[in-house]
Amino acid sequence: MARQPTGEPPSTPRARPATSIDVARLAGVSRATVSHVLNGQIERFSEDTVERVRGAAAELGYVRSAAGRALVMGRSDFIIVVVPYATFIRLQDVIEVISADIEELGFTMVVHFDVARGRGTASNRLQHMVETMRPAGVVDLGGLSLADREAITESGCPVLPRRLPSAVNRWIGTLQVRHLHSRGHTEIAYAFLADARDDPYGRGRASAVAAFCEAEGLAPPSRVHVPIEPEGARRVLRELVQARGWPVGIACYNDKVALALVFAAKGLGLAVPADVAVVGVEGADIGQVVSPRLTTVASDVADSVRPFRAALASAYGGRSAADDAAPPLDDAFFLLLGETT
Amino acid sequence: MARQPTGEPPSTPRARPATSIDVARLAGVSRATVSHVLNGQIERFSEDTVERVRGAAAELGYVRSAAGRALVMGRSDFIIVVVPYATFIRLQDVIEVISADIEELGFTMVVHFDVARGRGTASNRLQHMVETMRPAGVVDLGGLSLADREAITESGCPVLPRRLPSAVNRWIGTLQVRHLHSRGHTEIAYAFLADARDDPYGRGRASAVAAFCEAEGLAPPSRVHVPIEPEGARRVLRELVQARGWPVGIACYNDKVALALVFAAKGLGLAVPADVAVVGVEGADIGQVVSPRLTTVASDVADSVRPFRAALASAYGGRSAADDAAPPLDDAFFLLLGETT
DNA sequence: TTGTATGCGTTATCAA
DNA sequence: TTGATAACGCATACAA
Repeated sequence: MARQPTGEPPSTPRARPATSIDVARLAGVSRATVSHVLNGQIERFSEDTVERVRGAAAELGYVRSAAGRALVMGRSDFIIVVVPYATFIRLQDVIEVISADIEELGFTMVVHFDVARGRGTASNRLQHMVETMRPAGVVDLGGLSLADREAITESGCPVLPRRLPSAVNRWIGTLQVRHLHSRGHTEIAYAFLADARDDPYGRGRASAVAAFCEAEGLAPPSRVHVPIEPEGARRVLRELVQARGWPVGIACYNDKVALALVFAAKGLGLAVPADVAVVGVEGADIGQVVSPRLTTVASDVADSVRPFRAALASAYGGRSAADDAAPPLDDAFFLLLGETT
Repeated sequence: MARQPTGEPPSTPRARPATSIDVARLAGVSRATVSHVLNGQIERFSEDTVERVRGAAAELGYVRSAAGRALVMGRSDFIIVVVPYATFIRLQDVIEVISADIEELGFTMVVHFDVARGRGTASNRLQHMVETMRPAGVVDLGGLSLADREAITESGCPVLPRRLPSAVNRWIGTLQVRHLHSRGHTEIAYAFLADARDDPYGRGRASAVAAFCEAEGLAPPSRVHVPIEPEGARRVLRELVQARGWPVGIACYNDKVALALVFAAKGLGLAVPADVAVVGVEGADIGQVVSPRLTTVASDVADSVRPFRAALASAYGGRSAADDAAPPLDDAFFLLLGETT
């Protein structure tokens, strides 16, 4: 359990940061005036007053305290972005874009990693965070369960986007299996990453693959868990081929899994793509630089982030909610043809 | 510039979260007693009182408001972990470990991505965050410049670890070039990732490589920037070989760069490792699953995180500062022998 | 052992 | 157009 913060923090040189009362004194006005001016309600004040206040604030390096502000507002200006416990190669790009939007709206982005730490509910850490810091919102990158989302909403904090983002993963899985099917494959498998303990993305994609198979009258896809090391990957592939024969088409959780299987196939003397066809996800540059070049579901970062941007804008920026309703999944993710199917 | 938060947030169902005064009322004590008990100063209260207070708090689902607390304490219970603008494959693992430590100490971890957004100082976003949320500390994963650190410290927030973590990158670069040299290479190059705009890690490693070359009387290393796509990588390698002849030994920023060069060499008809030897960094599983297996500087996450854990413990947990003083770099990073040198 | 009073920095309401 | 003043929720020195 969390203890109270204890021990002495390292020495803290500077004395006391400037407060609004300091600014008020220097500008020769009241604290209320300072607050008003700095919050942009300048129409009601004389040109001169506004200038003096701004000058004083700048001179003192005054910054509004998040604490004081949050206390009186009932909620803070933070927006928590929740990163799921899943492999997330383009994370830094995605964060960069969302961060820019959040700051554009005047909020401060804070990132929370939803590490599934073994036992217990995955995200009571997040729940606690929401309750203590009372953020203006939570942005769900896709790892939150319905229960998680409800708990957070229940404690008075909106979760964005409104819809469960799991549709994205269903779409990705569908793209993969549809492509394999179009290449004539009838024996289908889904390959999870072995070490991911409770991967929310993988589950969604695998079930989409299963749904497609059922709809097309194919046998249910095998589910295998691929470790990213040579022998392990070979073992998994060998077992799969024994069970399903070949050719077999494998939709992989990501490009890493796909590459592991490609090289495992070589090790087993199986031909790619003739005997074993694999399709990854990510369009990671790494998959395109090796040979054979990987067939994969690629995504445009800007496009795939659009639903989040739209949700933010419609929730806080006053834009219409229409953007949120119809995110163009088809543009965001597309099949990148390589040499492994 | 950042605007004021504006627009209506989505509906917020629940009314008002419980405050300490609610708890006090339910327990039949004063607010002060609640505060004392919940802060662990229970020695001075009767068994019965403590029980009642805790029971009431639990019943109401009371959580101390970060805002109120921060306001009166002068600083919040947040600790900001700063992720540098650099490729960071094991990020999620590293975060997980540090997060556990931070929470163990009773603080709340918040992650900040130091995106170098083009123009201007890289991290005035961070500076602003420090000033508004007044965190208990900032954990620097290695991307902060001396000036950044000073600015933060100046505004009253300790930065950990105390020492610049750049020693880690120097050590990594040294491991790489020392290995190449031990293989007989005298023509050395350092390969940056092309797209990284201002990579703090890469700079440190490259300068370590240069220093080694100078110390050993070798020609200064060439510096090349490798894009992760086939033609680009081939072009860079071709130019390098024209300039330095072969065999040439290349210390790469990471495994991705190394792989790009390995396959580029194949495309140019150069032999690996005879003509072109590459050594990566990360020990990324992906490098070990392809063929040829990559030679690389691998790291043990637990070991490489140790300096940060120690710094946290010594700053806030009261443990001795000795741990911080001598982080065992030699254990944390080691050369993983593959087939590319 | 417990309660009272005060202040932290900000915003909002209302009076001037 | 501007300025008092009252919350907001919490922690703590001090009084009881």
